[in-house]
Amino acid sequence: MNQTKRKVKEQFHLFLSNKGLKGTLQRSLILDAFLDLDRSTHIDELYLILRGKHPNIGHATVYRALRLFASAGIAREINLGDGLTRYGVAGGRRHDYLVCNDCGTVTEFENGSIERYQAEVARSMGFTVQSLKIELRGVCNRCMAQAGRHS
Amino acid sequence: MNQTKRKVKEQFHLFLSNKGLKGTLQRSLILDAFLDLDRSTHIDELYLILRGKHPNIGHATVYRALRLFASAGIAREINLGDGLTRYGVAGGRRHDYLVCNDCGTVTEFENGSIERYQAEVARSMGFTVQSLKIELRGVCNRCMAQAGRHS
DNA sequence: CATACAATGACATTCACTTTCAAGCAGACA
DNA sequence: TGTCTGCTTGAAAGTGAATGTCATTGTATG
Ligand SMILES: [Mn+2]
Ligand SMILES: [Mn+2]
Ligand SMILES: [Zn+2]
Ligand SMILES: [Zn+2]
Repeated sequence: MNQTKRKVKEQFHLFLSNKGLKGTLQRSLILDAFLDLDRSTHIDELYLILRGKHPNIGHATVYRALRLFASAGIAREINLGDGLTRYGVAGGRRHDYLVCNDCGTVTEFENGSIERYQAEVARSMGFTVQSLKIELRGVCNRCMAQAGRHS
Repeated sequence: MNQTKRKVKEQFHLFLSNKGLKGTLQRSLILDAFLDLDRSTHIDELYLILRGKHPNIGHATVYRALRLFASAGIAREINLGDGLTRYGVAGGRRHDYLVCNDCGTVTEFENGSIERYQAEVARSMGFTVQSLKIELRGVCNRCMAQAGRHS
């Protein structure tokens, strides 16, 4: 268990205490699986991973845990309009997404200057910006290479 | 019925002919309601408006019609991650959204330079961009003014 | 017209997600 | 350590947007 992970788990424990909530085996297992993945994921992926080792864990519990992580500031909800809710680790402020239309891979990146400019445009329209999301859809280089090979 | 609307209806009629599909009273009524609104909307809003004058119109028919309009290039699907599919008139290439967290209003705008820059960043990561969506959430000036009045 | 087949609308179904509820468990306090 | 409160769990049922089914109706074309 690396340093970052230890810190997050501590942060979660503190969050629970402050809110009068309880630490449970399930929450610990789900948080471990989430942090160990180290990339954005959806609930079903986590659920299947967890069921492999802990067949008694409940579907609803995974949903509830991820929502809880989000409210604790540990996870970030990602909604890309495909009907699934994804979650990413909340460290940093990544909210720019490259979504491959071929393989579905989601790559996150950050670009501060574009955000500042974009927010400026919004302000000029009398809009107070609270959050910003940029979503690019296309073909990732891996899929592009594969397509070339088949032609 | 203004010039733009007449043109769109003609375009739709042509689309139907080319595909071997049929013009129906319902499709005409739904297209009228959609174009008359002249702002992005979700199916239920259209459905309620239509039910006022035409109580026999079906729920599924409105869904089917809007999907058809989209495939005809008349409507644009908008998905802002709240679980509802919105539709806007497809004229122009607006895909930048200001969403008010207070009143839910969706304002669309376009900003070509930001898009070109953003696409360049993506390309530099080996990603071939096919479409781009920018979503800013915050408070619109109307809601901001109201908040000020109450304080 | 007649005929072929697309479209409609009531209804059922899907799918991601949430809620319910009885049983279980965590943690505070004595 | 034991007790007690009430948070948590998991199975099952429910929710809500959207889509599929299918008998019936409507449309366009010859
Ligand atoms: Mn960013
Ligand atoms: Mn849904
Ligand atoms: Zn790909
Ligand atoms: Zn507003």
